[in-house]
Amino acid sequence: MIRLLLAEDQGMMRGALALLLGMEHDIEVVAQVGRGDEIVDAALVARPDVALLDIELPGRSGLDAAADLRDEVPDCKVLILTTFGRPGYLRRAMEAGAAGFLVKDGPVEDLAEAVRQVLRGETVIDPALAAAALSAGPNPLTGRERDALAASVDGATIADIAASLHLSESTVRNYLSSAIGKTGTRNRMEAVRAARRQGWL
Amino acid sequence: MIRLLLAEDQGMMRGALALLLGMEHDIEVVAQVGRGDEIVDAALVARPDVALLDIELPGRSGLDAAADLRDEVPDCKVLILTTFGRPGYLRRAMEAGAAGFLVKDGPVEDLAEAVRQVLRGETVIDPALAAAALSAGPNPLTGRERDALAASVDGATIADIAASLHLSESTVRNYLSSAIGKTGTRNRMEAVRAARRQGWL
DNA sequence: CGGCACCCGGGACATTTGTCACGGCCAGGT
DNA sequence: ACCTGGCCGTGACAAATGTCCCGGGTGCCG
Repeated sequence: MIRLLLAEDQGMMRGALALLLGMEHDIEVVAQVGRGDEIVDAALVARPDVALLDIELPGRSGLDAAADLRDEVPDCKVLILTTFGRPGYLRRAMEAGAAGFLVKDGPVEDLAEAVRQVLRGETVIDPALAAAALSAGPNPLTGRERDALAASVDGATIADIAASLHLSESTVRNYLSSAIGKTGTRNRMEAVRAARRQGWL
Repeated sequence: MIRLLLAEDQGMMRGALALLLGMEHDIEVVAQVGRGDEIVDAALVARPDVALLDIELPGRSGLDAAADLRDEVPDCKVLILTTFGRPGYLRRAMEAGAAGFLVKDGPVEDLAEAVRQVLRGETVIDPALAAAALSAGPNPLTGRERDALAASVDGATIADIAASLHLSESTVRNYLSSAIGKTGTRNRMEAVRAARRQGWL
């Protein structure tokens, strides 16, 4: 019996997946969580063989949680399941020690099979996505550029960002300008979108 | 036997829902589509009793499709299923003649029951959401304000928006300024976010 | 040690954005 | 006939944003 942990914030999706996977004769869903910061605790209790993690979760990113699991529950294989096949996500997932990366398009039938594959030690990745991730290259943004960009997603002004990062306004402007240049865009909003699309957030 | 049409763009979600609903003894999924502009055609062929529609679909919004169905397949009840419980969405769904409005949080078990309820002629709406929709009041934005705001979502400049709407730059500025005022925000980006959160897009 | 990249900041400048006051046009309702 | 509200535009102005150039500090690597 494969013991499975399921982390997904959308209640209906989580319930549906749990039911479907539970119907497989060799899979047992031993834990379900709706928040990223509950993953490690649940895994320590339930001792799953495989963790199926969404990326965009409240509390803690599924990618961060994957890294945590590698350290604290190393026997547990991690399978990332996400809406967006962003190259940067795939890259980060691999760096966090994930054994597989699936997007929520594509048929449900693949899911159970993917679980079995990672448990056999295989790595499962959509080939087209892998190619995109390689051709895209690594994240060119420095840490602070990323911070500044991330702090500006919800329409914050330079002053807001400077305050939240404890920086001077001049510094923030420089970081943003640099990020805009590196993304090849014309303003903050475009830069944010471009960075998000690449999974650089 | 309840004949059901399912419109949902995320392949995995669509497949999971189809399987789950198909397992109900009194429900039969007679059509599945992944695009909004395929809904009416599919309904004309499959003649479903209930259409379960996501809102954010490629091609055509599920809300628009709901209005189309009311005209072209009036016997078909419409049940909206969406990720975001925005007040404006609920309002528009009701105006489009929807018989129910569900959010993708909350348990899967409710789903089949909601289908049966709308078929009995009942209206199913989350009570908390209904309250929010009423307290929020109607959309205060005029048509052109909405257009200008919608055209600025992906970081377009004033010049871009003016070109895409065939307007003068001054006019666009005035609309945006007005929209910013009505949303009580400080700039375009915040206004877009606020309008989206309300379902005013 | 000398580069190099990242971090942090200042100053000056052009451009963009947001605001305000003001026109005119047209449709609707009183 | 008048008023109201949406639509479209202009001009002027202050504020925010983006760019460029400059400085200094740190730590890492060859």
